[in-house]
Amino acid sequence: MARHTIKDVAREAGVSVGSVSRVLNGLPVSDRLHRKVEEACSRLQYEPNSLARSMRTNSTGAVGFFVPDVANPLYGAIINSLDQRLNARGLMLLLASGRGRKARDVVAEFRRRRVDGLIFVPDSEDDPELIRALEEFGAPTVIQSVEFPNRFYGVRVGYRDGTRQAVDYLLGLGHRRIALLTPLRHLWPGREREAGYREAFQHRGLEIDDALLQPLASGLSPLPDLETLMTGADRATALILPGSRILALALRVAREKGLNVPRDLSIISVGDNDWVATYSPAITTLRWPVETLVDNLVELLVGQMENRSLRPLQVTVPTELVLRHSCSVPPATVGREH
Amino acid sequence: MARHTIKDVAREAGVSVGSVSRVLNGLPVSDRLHRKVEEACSRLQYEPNSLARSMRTNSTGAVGFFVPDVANPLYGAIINSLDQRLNARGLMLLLASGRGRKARDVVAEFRRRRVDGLIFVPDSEDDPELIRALEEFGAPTVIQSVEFPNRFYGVRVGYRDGTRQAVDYLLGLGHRRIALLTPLRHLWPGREREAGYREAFQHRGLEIDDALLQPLASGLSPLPDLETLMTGADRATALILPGSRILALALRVAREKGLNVPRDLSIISVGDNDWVATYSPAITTLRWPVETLVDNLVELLVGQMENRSLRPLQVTVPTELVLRHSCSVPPATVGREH
DNA sequence: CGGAAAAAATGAAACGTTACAATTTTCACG
DNA sequence: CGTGAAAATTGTAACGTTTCATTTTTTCCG
Repeated sequence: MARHTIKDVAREAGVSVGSVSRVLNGLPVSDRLHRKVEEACSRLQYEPNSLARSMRTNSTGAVGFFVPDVANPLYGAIINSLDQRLNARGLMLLLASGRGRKARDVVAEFRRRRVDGLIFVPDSEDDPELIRALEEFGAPTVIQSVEFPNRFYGVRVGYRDGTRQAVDYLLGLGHRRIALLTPLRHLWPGREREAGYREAFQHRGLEIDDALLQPLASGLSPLPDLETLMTGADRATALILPGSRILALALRVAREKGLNVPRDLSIISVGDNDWVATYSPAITTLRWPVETLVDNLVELLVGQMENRSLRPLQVTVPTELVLRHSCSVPPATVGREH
Repeated sequence: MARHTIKDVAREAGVSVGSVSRVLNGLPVSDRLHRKVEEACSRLQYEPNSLARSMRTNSTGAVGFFVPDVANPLYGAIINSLDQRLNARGLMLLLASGRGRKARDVVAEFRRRRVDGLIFVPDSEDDPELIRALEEFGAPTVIQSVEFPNRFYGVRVGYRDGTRQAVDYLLGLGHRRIALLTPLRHLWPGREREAGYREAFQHRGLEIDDALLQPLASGLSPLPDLETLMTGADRATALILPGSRILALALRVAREKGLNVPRDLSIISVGDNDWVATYSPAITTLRWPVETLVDNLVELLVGQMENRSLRPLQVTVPTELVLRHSCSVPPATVGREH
């Protein structure tokens, strides 16, 4: 029951503490020493104390990962993949989540705990305190998805191209009144999506109705927005939705209002999963490139940790449009006038 | 940029190291000392090193949490709630996930990192190595959901009563051919569900067709099972499904086979979320009591940590049947003969 | 077999804290 | 103003490792 230390092992094996340490760390020693130490260790059920080790070596073998919301299945997939990849390199993932000031607190906590690296998915890009905290973090850091000051290493999702592609697909079907819902339009993803939207229209020389670039009402209750968008006089014939949760909401509203998807309303959502594939009709989605994303996050992080010289500071990974059955040509009565 | 230590602070403030420590830990000191130290700290931007502190005090302020799969939205909700509650007590959540041998590795890793407590959701109850590892863990431990040797503290979900309630509801609607799908029937949840099923039938003096207590084929590919169950000669008129993923699959199969839910097939799923509420028809589910569950987990854990004398070693929290629109009376042609 | 070189093992000084016995300062009171 | 007790502060020994300069042992060769 007692917890043994390296000293106990040394005594048990009849060798010096330093020698035990060498064996434990795989440094070259004689076979005899090696054997003696191994035996003593297993006899005492010795478990090295990583705290002491970390303190001495200044490295914890831990990487902090912060996401705004663990329950978001999109992050779930990323967490899994990241965890596996870091384990393969002998690193442990320390996960934390939250919004607002929790983000800052987490950075401080990770710092105190001396993680060797940090991967950060911010929920806001205009929190100067957060930016400062990250700047002074002092260990390799990778930011995902938000436009931070460009001295940070970062991986971004190709929202702009993805959205352009999605919009272009809808335009090709004949839609003109395409609503782009995106929460928190001041954040980078929102701005990028909007830019992609505009590019698609401009490329075809079409005019844009800014009313269709609805920001979601601060993320709290998008319901009123949705109803207006779907049933108002100037209604949209197609919706691009930023995630599963709002998609669920939109589908519910559509059902309540008697709108058939895709006949009366075409829908594209962001983030692919079992549900959207199963729903009737199966939902056309913009898929996040989870594996590529994680590859790049890890690459950029361990690159810094081994201070290799990394080529680009920022990487953008492309999304993929998964065509299913939630889009069709627009209903004849609406949206042809533009 | 340099990282300062408590010594630097002491020098800067012109006091002793011990005094700085006292201030940092909120022990009683004179106002003058307090002020001097505070100032020195902020001047140097001092951050205490939790590693050193943990090593000295033998406590890390971290609690390990292991789940088989982070991407499972059910666990997402639990993680969020647990994280908040632990933070409120000044503890940090260390999350890890995986299946099979990863579970054992994680226990060892948490042990080396000297977490102050462990909450564990096992993916298997018959792995003797895992049980041994948990027994020898050496810090307060709470097991969720699996029947482990009864010397562990544990919180269990009331699968038996919940399933009985669900089955009884279906029996009340007139169903007799009710299929209970549950992965890994040898695990506690599976056994408990089955027991609840049997209780409901027996209570009404009805006979049970064991073929309807299908275990899912080792979780890998439940498709064949589902198709037989839904379209075979002896088909089931109602399905109880263990989670969203299989629910999605079942709904897809139903659609492909032209079965209307709930007219041709009634469905109850386990685990409530936005999607099942949004699906058309909205799915009747057995809701996990996430908040109560987490309350109990935390209570049992900190109870041990503060070695209070805890009344019960095991707690069972009840599920709740959320009635929606995926169940109706069975089709007239089937299942009346029993 | 002797001795130098190479190899192996040792021992003690860190790492940044806390805790506690020892010391100094403060204060009230005769 | 001196005294003693109480209060405040100090200095140092841990905590369990790693690291590295020394010391000891082994090996090789003339």
